Amino acid sequence: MKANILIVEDEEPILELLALNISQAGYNPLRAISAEHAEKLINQAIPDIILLDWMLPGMTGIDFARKLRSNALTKSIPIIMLTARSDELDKVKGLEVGADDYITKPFSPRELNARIKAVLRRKAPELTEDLLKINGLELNPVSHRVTGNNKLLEMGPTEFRLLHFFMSNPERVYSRSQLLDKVWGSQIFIEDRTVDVHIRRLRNILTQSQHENLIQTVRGSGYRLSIK
Amino acid sequence: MKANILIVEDEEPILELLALNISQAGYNPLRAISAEHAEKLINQAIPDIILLDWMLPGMTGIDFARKLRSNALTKSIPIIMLTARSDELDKVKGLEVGADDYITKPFSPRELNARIKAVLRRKAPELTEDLLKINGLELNPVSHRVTGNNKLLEMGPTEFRLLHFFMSNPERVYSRSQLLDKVWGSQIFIEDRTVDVHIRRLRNILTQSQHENLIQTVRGSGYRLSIK
DNA sequence: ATTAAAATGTCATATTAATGTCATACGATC
DNA sequence: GATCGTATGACATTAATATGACATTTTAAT
Repeated sequence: MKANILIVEDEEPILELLALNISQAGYNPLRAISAEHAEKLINQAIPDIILLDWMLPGMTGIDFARKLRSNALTKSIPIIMLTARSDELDKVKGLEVGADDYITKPFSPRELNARIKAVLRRKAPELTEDLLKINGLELNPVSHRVTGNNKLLEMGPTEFRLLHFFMSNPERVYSRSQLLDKVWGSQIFIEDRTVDVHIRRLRNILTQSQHENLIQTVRGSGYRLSIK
Repeated sequence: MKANILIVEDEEPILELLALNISQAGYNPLRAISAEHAEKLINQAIPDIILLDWMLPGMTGIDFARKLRSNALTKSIPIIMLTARSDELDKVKGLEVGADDYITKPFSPRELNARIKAVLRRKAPELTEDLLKINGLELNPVSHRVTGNNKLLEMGPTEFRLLHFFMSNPERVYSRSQLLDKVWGSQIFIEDRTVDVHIRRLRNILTQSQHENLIQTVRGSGYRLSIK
């Protein structure tokens, strides 16, 4: 189930270069040389991500992005904006079209890949089935298993999701509300303090493999997974 | 549970030849003489593999492959492309439609068979006829027999298919819906909870050879076959 | 066709695990 | 040492899974 990535770019060589990178990264590239062309493709099937050049003939990339954002069907497609030089970046950002990310030409395949992956993960956190490893702690989303220094660690569903989230976003502090949003879901009504309890449960389990210090308290802010 | 292989080929003699090979190899061939015809068949039931001639009247094979890939329902059906001459192969590959394999005419039945088997093994191991062994538990798809530590285990058809699927995909969690799709079939309407009952029946049978812990419950997610 | 046996899906109930909350203890910061 | 934020243990409640029974369907045998 490869992700479809629509590239909208009028300069053919760049278009092909992008397509090549994308297919090598394991995604499925769709090519469009204009906004009109892109619209046709979108009507056939909603892509998972749109890579959009901000300068396009006729309708500019900015306008096109706005148009996508105003349509209910397309408004939630993540957009990554391509800008020619880094000094354009601020300008484009200032226009507030609501792109999910920006990338400046020339870009490295690695960077492009990383950004696509990040956007996909943000959109659907469980879409990535990659094995997560940090400091001897391993979480396997496929088998739904966690091991610490090769010792099997058993935990409840909430602790699993919580750890999954932290391991996907290490070295970053999250407030209790953010964690509730990301791990429990945004429409749910639960006390902030409940997060503390699940953190403790998680830490208790991680104690079995001396990983309890991975989950750190940031007084006044929230929690963080960190190896430091 | 034979694999359904959809052949899309406008030249009737070749179509029949392919169908013959395929049914002799123990699969179930479905015939389509055009992309339109193929679509109808696909709408009735998702085939396990599509053998697709890259040159078709009207919509070409390439376009058809793209279309299949852009639709969520069909995007994960493995496609094996048929090309007339080997010099066309690179051309077709360059078009990046995401075929899973390629085969050039004329092809030997042996080669065709091997490629089908390889693709199946990758995408749907439970449709191959390989003998499966895990931890003293053996399932033989050919003789339709299961033994646990050399003791013959008798079970109903559903339990057999369920075990077959799990043994083909070990160390992987499947939700009840996924299991219904994979083991019962996707067009069937059955309660999720029914899966629980069959899991229990299977576990009961596996108790005879102390294999009942192979099938594990993953709370909130589903079930898993695992030796850990 | 008729009957018996086997298999299947569903439901009601039992069992078990997980969850959220609270009261209280603890610890840092000023 | 007062205050604020966090940690912890206990507990009631909720949710998920396991189980046994049963009606119905399918299959095989006669």
